[in-house]
Amino acid sequence: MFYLFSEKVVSLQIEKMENTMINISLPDGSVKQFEAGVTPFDVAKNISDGLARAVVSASVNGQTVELNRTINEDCSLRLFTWNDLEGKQTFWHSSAHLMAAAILELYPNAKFGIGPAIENGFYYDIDFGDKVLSSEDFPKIEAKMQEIAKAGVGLVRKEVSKAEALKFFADKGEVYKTELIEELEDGTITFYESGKFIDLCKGPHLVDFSSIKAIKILSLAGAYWRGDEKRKQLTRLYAITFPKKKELDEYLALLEEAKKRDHRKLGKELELFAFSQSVGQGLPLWLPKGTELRQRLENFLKKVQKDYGYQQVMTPHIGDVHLYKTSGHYQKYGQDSFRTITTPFEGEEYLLKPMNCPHHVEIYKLKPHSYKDLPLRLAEFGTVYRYEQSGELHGLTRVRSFTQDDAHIFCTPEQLKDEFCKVIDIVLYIFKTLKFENFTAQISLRDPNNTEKYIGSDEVWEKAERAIIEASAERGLKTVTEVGEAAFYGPKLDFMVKDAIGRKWQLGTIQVDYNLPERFELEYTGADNQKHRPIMIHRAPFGSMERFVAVLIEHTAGIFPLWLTPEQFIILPISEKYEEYAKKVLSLLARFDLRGSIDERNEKTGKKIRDAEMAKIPFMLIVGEKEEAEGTVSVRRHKEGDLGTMSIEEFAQRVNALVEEELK
RNA sequence: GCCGAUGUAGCUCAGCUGGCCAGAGCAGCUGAUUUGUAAUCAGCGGGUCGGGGGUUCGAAUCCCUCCAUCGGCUCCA
Repeated sequence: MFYLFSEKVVSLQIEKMENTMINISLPDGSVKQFEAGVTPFDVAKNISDGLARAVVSASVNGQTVELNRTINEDCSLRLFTWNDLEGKQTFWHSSAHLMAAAILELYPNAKFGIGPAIENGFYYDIDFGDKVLSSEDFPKIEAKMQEIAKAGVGLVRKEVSKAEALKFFADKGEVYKTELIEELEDGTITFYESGKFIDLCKGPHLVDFSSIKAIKILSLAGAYWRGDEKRKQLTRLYAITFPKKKELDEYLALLEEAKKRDHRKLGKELELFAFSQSVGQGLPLWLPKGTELRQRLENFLKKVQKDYGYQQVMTPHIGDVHLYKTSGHYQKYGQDSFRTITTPFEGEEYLLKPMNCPHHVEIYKLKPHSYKDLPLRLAEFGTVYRYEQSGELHGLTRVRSFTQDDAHIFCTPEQLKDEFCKVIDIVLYIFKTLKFENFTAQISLRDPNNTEKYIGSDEVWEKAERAIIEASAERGLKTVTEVGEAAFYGPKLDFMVKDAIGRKWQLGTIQVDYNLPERFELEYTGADNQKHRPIMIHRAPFGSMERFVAVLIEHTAGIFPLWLTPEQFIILPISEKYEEYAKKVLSLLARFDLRGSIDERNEKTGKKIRDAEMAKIPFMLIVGEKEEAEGTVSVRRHKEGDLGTMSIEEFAQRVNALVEEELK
C-alpha cells in the first residue's frame, strides 16, 4: 500500500492505549468490555463468526463508521449487515467507488462528480469529456469492476487538510471534486483510497471490495452537475450490486415484473387509455373500458363523500384570467403554463383552469356564511390543465390534462382537526378497499427558522400543524415528518403507498390553505357576531384519476377487483348453435347487475379461453349443449381454471357475494 | 426545457457496414370448419419505413432538422 501524503496526515490511527478497558453497549441492551483500540469487526467476531462474515458497517454513538475504525472510549455500538438499510447504503456507496475505479482505468480522462447510494443501488455522475458512453460499454465496465473486486482491493480512509485535498484534485484536473472541497471545512476532509482510485468521501465504506460479488450497470442518463439546470450535464451511470448473485437475479426478475405491470403497456393491451399525437402529447384519451373503470372509481368515491357530507359541484374548464390573478396562480405559473385564451373582444381573456380551487372559492362567496353553515364541503371531479415540460410527461402518471378528485372544505379553525380526521378516514377506506395495505403518510411542516416565506400568522400555523399531527396520531397513521416541506400557503399531509411489488407511489394529499381565503377575502360570521376568516382544506384522496388508475394498474398487474373491472365475465358459446342461449344468460346476469359480453367469434373454445385469459377477464362462462339443456353455465375463473357447472343464479350470487366482500 | 437512446403494417418485431418490386408472427377480411377449458385450416388485403430537407446513379439504411416515445435530470400550484 503506498501513501500519497506526508506521514502526519495519512493516518488517523490513534495509538492504542495500552490495557485500557472500555464498555461497549449493544442494541440488545447488553454491555461488553473490550480493550481500547478494538474495532467493530472485532466486536462482531466476538459475538459470532457468522456475524463477522455478514457485517458491513457499524455505528458508534450514532455515527456510521467502517469496520476497521478503532474504538477508544465507552460507546454504544450497532453492527449493520446487508439486511440493514445502513448496511446496504454502505455496500452500495462502496460499490460506487468500485465503479469509479473501474471507469478511471478504462477512461483515464473521466472527471468525477458525485456517487452516492440510492434506494436501489447507486450512481456516479461522471464527465467523460468528448466520449459518449452507451449501454454497449456496460459489460466492459462490469467486467473491470469484477476484476477489481476479486483482487480484494481495499478502501482506506485518510484524513487530509483542505489545502492538500485541493492540490491533489487540482493536479488531476478534477474540477468537480475541487468545487466540492472548496465548500468543506478544513479538518473534516477525508479521502478513500482504493488502488489507483482516490476519492473525496466522508464514508463510511466496506473495508475492501471483495464482498461485492454481483454487479449490474442498469442505465445511463444525463444529470445536471449539482442539479442545476444552468450547469454542465454529466453522464449518470446507475448500477446495483449484491453480495450474492442470487440476489441480483431476484432484483432483475423484479424489474422484469415491473415492466410487465407497466401501466402504459397494460393500458394499451387492456384498451383502457391511449394517446394520439394528433390530439397532443400528455393528453390522455380514455377508451370505453378505461372510462368504465374510472367512472366506477368516481362513483365509489362520490358515494363515500356523500356519506361524509360533501356536496358535488361542477364548474367550467376555463375561467376569467382575473380569477387566477386574484388567486396568484397567474403570476406564479402563467408564463410556464398554457397561455391565455382570447376572444373576439379586446381585453377579454380566459385561462384553462390549472386547478379547481378558485372556482369553488367563488361558490363559497356567493352568499354570506355563518359559522353554523360550516364546514362547507364542495367536491368536484374537476379536469385541470397544466403545461408540464415535455420531458416530464410519463404515461398517465404525469399528463397535461388530468382530473382531480378534488374537494375544498371551508371550516373554522376549531373544526380543522375534526375535518382532517374525516378526510383521513376517507383515504383509509379507499386504501383498504383497493388493498393498498402498505402505506405511510408524510407530514410537511414549515421551516420554523424561515417563517417569513409562509403566509398566515404563527398562531394559525401552529394550530394547523398541531391539528395535522394530532389527527394523524389519532388515526394511527405511520408518519414521517418533514420540516420545511410545507407549501407556502399551509402544511400538508401526503400519502405514499407501496404497491404489490414494493414500489412507492405518492397518492392522496390533504393540504391546509390560508392563502386563498386571504386573497379572496373569505369570511364567515362567528358566534361572536364578528367576521372571521375560514380555513380551506384541499384534498384529493386519489390524487388524480389518471395517476390513481396508473398506480392501480401497476399494483394489480391489470387484474382489477371484481367490483371495479370493466368486464366481469365473458360467455363463450361452444358453437354458434348456442348463441341464443348465451344471449339469454347475458340478459339474466344483467338483471343481477353483472356486466359482461359474449364471444361470438367463429373460433374454437380453446382459442376463446386463451384470449379471455389474456384479457384478464375474471370469469369465463362456457355454454354448450349440456348447459343449454340444464339451464346452467360452466364456470372458469381467470388464472385458476375450471370451477365446474352451476346454475346462472348461483353464479350471479357467488359473484355478487365476492363483490360485497370486496367493498365491505 | 436539458442529456442520451429509440421511431419499419393496428400490435410485437426482423431487415448487418446504402443496391432483387420492404419481410415475419399476431390482429383484420373472405371462405371452409360447428368446434368442450390457453392458439382449426386455407386464401386475401394492409406500410408516405415518424415528418421535412440533403448526400448519392441509388436511402428504411448516411447527414441535417423538426416531431413523438423511452431512460434520467430539472420541474410538479
